[in-house]
Amino acid sequence: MEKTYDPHAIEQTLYKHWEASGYFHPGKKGTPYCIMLPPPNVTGSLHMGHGFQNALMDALIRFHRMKGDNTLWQGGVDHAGIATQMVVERQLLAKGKTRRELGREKFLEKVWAWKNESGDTINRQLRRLGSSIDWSRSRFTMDEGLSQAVQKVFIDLYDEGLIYRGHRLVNWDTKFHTAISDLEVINEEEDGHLWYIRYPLVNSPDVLIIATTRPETMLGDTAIAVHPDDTRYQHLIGKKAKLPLTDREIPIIADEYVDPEFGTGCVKITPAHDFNDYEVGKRHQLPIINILTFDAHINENAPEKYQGMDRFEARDKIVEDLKALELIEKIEKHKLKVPRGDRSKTIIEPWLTAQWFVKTKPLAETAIKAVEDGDIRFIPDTWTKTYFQWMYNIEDWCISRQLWWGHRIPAWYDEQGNIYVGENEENVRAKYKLEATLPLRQDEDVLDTWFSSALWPFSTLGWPENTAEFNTFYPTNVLVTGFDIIFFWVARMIMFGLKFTGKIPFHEVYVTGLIRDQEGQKMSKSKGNVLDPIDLIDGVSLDDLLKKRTFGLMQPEMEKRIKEQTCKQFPNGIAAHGTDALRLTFCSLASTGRDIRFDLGRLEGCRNFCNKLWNAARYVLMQTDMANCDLTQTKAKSLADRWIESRLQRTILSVHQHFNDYRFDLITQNMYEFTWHEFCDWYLELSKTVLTSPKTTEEEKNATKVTLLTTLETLLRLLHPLIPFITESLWKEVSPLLQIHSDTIMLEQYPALDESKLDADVEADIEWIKKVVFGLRNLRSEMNIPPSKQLAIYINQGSEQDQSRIQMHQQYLKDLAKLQSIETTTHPTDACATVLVETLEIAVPFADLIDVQAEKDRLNKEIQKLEKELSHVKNKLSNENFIARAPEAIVKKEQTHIQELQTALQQLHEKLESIKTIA
RNA sequence: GGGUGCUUAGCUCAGCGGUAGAGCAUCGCCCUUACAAGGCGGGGGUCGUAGGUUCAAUCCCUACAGCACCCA
Repeated sequence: MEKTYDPHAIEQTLYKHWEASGYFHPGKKGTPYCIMLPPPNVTGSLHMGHGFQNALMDALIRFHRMKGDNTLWQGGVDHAGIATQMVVERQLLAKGKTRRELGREKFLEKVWAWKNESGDTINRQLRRLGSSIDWSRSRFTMDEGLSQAVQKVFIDLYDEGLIYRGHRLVNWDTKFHTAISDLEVINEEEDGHLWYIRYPLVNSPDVLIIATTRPETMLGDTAIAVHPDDTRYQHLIGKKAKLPLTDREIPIIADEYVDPEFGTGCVKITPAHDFNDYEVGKRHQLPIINILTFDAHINENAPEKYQGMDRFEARDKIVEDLKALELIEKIEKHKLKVPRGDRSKTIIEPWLTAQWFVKTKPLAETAIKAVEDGDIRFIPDTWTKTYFQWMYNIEDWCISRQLWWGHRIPAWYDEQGNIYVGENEENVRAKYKLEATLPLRQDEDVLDTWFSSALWPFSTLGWPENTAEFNTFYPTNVLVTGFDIIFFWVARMIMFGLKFTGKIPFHEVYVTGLIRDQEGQKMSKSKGNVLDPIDLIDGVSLDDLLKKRTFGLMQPEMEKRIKEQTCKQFPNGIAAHGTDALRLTFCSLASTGRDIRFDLGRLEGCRNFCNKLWNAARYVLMQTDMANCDLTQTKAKSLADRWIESRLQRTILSVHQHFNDYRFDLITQNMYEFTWHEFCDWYLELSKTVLTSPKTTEEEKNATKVTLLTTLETLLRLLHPLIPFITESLWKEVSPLLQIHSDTIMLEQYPALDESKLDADVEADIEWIKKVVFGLRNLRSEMNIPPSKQLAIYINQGSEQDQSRIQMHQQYLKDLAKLQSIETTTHPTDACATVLVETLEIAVPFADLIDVQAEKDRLNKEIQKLEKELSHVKNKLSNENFIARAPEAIVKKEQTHIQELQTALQQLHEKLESIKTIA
């Protein structure tokens, strides 16, 4: 074994071997356990969120696989409509071509070619993380089978009246020329202006002043609205105003929607270009005048001089014209929420088009009930509220997209625009009894990507076919996902799952936080604060990191700042930490919070942990490798042996508990604490006493060697779900010594609680030893006694148990506290420095190594501390109410405590007196 | 405007009715043959503010402040 842990040397080969050996396939036996991988975008590359969630999912999967469950981790990739089309269009553009020049079929060929070539990046990266996904079952949302599922769902919902085509205001992406759903619109506050415009009244010299953030839309105004109770405008309701720049007259109406406090309290109403105005328009039967083309230019419904102008060019021109007419009252700076497409980043226009919608209310009802009834549980529970809040106010879902890449909508139209929905043209003709000669054309649009994702938990298992996998693994056990897609995905899977399979898609939804950078900022390409999990694993030079972060920036002006930040944060680049350390870090960060700041210090700590484990294993192997241990002879176990076994059992118990409540941070903490601070810090040290002392028998030595091996072997299995590589690697060395001949740790049994190994008395003994050792080490340090100096100590006072423990455990004390001798005496011959362990006095003679003044100071400090505590406890006990009302056990505890404190103080005072006489 | 969280050591975070813990950082001592990616020891917190409930509040309740996110 290498002296230093080198993740790079072990990880890749182990993974290849696991995969090639088929260890990721479900077993034939056991309780089914299944997790669906949230399918990453086919265009995607691994980011920290993937890394994080994969670490957790793989831990769960490996845990259950080792528990003997029939475990399936279903993987696959999402076709990601807009994102993928964008990528391929950009490539075409680089060659000076557009998709329209190419035509639909040719374009789709290009996309498939790209997918086949580059679409596997993310899967390769997931392998680097050690994810034990069953790759043989990997699915793509555009696969034949999944596409059929999508088609069936669409057709069934349409036939049932739950999908309809409607002419409605939708969010229109003016860059990609497609509708998008509400959820794909990001509203962020931006700087803008508020323009105050005068609208002259008809048959009156007066004007009304309205305030707007989008003056260009005035060309589509069909009313002015005021609040019905607004006294300022009562007399104007029902009158008309002249719409400037046009020859139209528009009514002044009253509607509760108007906020009298905002602007002037008068609002222009543009039903075709604003969602609220659209509703107002419907209430008042206002005409709807669309003034924009599909690419956000002014259309023929506007005055001729503005036609053909881009929306923002038109805005400038209109303001200029209004100024010339003296119709601008004022212009104020104003912060407003600007809707942008989450892919295109362009400003979204509400736009009137014909689209396909899912009627969600009826679907939502059962989906709400499933969570209300507890059939589906959110973890942490707070997310239940978020889910309900959205589900209660759910809007119909716009599912058509004006894209080419995706599942084409299975609907046909005749020349009159009648709609026929079916699997294909032939099927449609038969279904609707249409004549063979009737010309039909298929809908050009495709479905929202999330439509197919909503079917993921069952379509990947072969639904609508009645497959063995579907029957075995559906409903799946837990969905691991971020809170950002509860609406996009989780809710929709629940709705469609219940609708089409009659069952929930999963029993639990474990909602993770979102990984952010150390400042708490979301990681994003444009901010230049992205970390690549692979770089954390392999390391990256500052140069390469800078290149990565500044390559292909949308806003090149950010480059300087990004470079500065990066240089400051990572002056030497990032060292290699290995996959296990990264996974352990992710687990340690997975508490219940919603934001997770990624901390490089934590990563280093976790790598050090791996190194610690590595070296502990080296020690165990050095002690046991050459020697022939007799595995059957374990009767002569030492106190330390029994202690570490007991502690291990407690750790196992707690790890199981925390797997059940998805507290990966606590799992990590427990494992860390046990491995480092119990196994390494104490047990390995204690074992040295047994193994090196001439007083211990061969039987005792043998028992300790066996305990070293079995404890380490169990620990490796316990740790394996979180840090698979290092544990496998070490296990391959350790297990043969225990006569375990198996190819992999991943199919071994997960440690389960063995209560017979719990021993509270043994634990108490070691606790006592630790206290004595701590006391002496502390004294040594404060008195500046060199660590190498052997001490002769005296023991005085103390209980009978103390005395017997000293007799029993002297060798441990001598080795761990570096003692030359321990003598029991009621009267130490020399003046001493003293530590108290309960009432036991441990005295170190001054000789020439202790400064009397230092000892006085030390004792005084201790006395002060105890006195402060004493006064506190006294205070408490002098309160009659406390005695009367607090639980008896608490009162008793305090009473005992006060006695202990008083005894200790008395002893300390005596010591202080006795050394005063010396100096 | 409606909603949901968060505020604990220098930093990142656990905890939770009986006067606080971890990792990292920091300080001191140590190259003790598993490990310097280490060992040993130490310092550091009136648990956002103000009230209330309680024998007892960091923890429960109310208000306020600050921060973050979601929906309109």
